[in-house]
Amino acid sequence: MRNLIQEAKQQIHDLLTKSYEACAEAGELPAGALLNGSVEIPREAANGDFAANHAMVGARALHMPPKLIAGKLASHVVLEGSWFESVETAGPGFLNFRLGQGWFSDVLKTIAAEGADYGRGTYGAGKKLMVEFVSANPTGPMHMGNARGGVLGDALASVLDRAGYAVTREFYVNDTGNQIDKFARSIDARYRQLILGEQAVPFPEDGYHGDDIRVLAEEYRARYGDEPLQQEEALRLASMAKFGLEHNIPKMKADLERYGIRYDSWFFESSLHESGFVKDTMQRLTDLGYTYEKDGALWLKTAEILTENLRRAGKSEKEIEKLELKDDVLCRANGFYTYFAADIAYHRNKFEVRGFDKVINIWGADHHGHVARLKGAMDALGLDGEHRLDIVLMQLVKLLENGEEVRMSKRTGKMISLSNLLEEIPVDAARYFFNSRPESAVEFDLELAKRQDSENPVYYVQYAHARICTLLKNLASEGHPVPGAEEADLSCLTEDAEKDLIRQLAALPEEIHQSALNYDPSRINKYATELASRFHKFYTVCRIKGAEPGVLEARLFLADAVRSVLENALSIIGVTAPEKM
RNA sequence: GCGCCAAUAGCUCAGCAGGAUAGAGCAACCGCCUUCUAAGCGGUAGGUCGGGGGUUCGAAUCCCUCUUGGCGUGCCA
Repeated sequence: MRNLIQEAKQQIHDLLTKSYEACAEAGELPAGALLNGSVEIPREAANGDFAANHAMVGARALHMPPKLIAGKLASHVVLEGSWFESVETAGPGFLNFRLGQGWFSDVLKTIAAEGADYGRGTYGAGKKLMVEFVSANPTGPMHMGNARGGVLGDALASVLDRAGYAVTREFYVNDTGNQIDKFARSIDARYRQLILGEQAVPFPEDGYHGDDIRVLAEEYRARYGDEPLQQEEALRLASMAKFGLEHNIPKMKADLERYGIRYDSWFFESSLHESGFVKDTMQRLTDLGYTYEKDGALWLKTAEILTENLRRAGKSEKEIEKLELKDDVLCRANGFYTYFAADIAYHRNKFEVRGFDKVINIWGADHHGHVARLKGAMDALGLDGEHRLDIVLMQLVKLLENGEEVRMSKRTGKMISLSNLLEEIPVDAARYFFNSRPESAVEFDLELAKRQDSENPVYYVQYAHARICTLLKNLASEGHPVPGAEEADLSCLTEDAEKDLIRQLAALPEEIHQSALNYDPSRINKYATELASRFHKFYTVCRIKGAEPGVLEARLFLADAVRSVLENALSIIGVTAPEKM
């Protein structure tokens, strides 16, 4: 799909290269030097549509002042046959290009022709890519961090999909291990309390205190009665874990779907243990010489692996020393594998068994200590974790209540869950709000969010879409349907408000590309807001109804393009595009 | 101690693979609906881009250093 901004920039490069050759031929500039530089969109409209800094960059190599070079380049540029109508030198040596009307028409025609595919790119080259996100413990309700991770992961997956990757969304279910044991013991304690009385049964010190555990205990009792009390504890705990997971996992799926998030796959940690893949992976590491036994446990030589990587990256021995790298336990003295061991097997599975070229995980910032060693373990397995595994760390959500921070904890049960959140505020508002730069922490004030109804910027964007839909509908009913690309004379769109709007329409492919490149889908929020803003300005300044026929048709065509692109951008971030508000 | 992330308007944040005079929303003030949705538009006011060095034609952006805050540094996950 076309990217008219990139194409225009490329055209400038080509024009300047040709101009330089002409200058050299005329003896005005030294021949043979390579002309480098970048083309940017200036902040100030007065500086043209594009600014090239080739003259400044080339000043040193050519041993001439930038302004002089710029002047010579400008005088030899041949604009005929290009999109540009003028070029001039400015400031310290910029070459400012101004677009002719043809480019603006081409943008609109491209959007009309490509429809929902507008903005798609080939950057990902069809490579298989997985985004794993949320992967919340199935031991209780999802919290605000999961709410943010869900939005970022889903939006990132969409962006990467449009950037040309073959994307899979995955939820990793930690359905085994310590916290599941704790989960079962918590349900069990509540269950026995129901039968024997609160006082008779102590609640585990590190158990889950949330009310959801009490509810599970009640439901368990309703299903199985008091019989299980007589069973062997291990048997009862296993049955409770199973019961709890069978309730919680579908609940998580339902909550996420309500949130507009649908996964391609739900991968169970237990399957890795059951198939022997964890054991096999540990054996592989051992065969490769990366493990050793100490104090009855199996250890990974993390320090050695990472030291090797750091040396290759050019770090000094002193710097490496300071990091105090430590080894990690893979299999405990009691015979159980650690979470880390399972995680290594899990990621090996992603690459080796399922053949993903690239894997991206969205993790809370509190897991960042885990990043280097998991990548290192992949390196040890020969899977190139350094380049194929990327971890996006998102800073945590700080929950505010009346301006005061509320500490959330699953252990004490004090938290606001994703389902609570969605009861309080609309999905669109939540999705828009949480789609912010992953590396900055967000403050979430529930009281404020509830009040946000008409203040939230998401409505500003949606309103623009609704406005257009109503407009198009009304005009169609008055005998002015949106014209076809060939019928409309798009050269009528010469107002500043119209051109600014078209420039923003042209930017979507580049925004998608940048979002994918930086793993930052929040750019799409800003893009959509800016597009809405430029539309609202256009709407205020340029009337459609009652305009002279040619202008009316062209503006209808423009409005329809904005509608299409707004819908497109909103769909990336999982926000609906209402036809009326 | 060491490591990762952050610090920009009164508040929430954009801008960060260096570019020309640092932007938006909220809050404040002043305007704009007899014609397409005022959930909108225009304007006024608001800044030592945390401090200090450096790199160069040019730094909020890159490097170093200091300060402050968050997170991490488990045979937890």
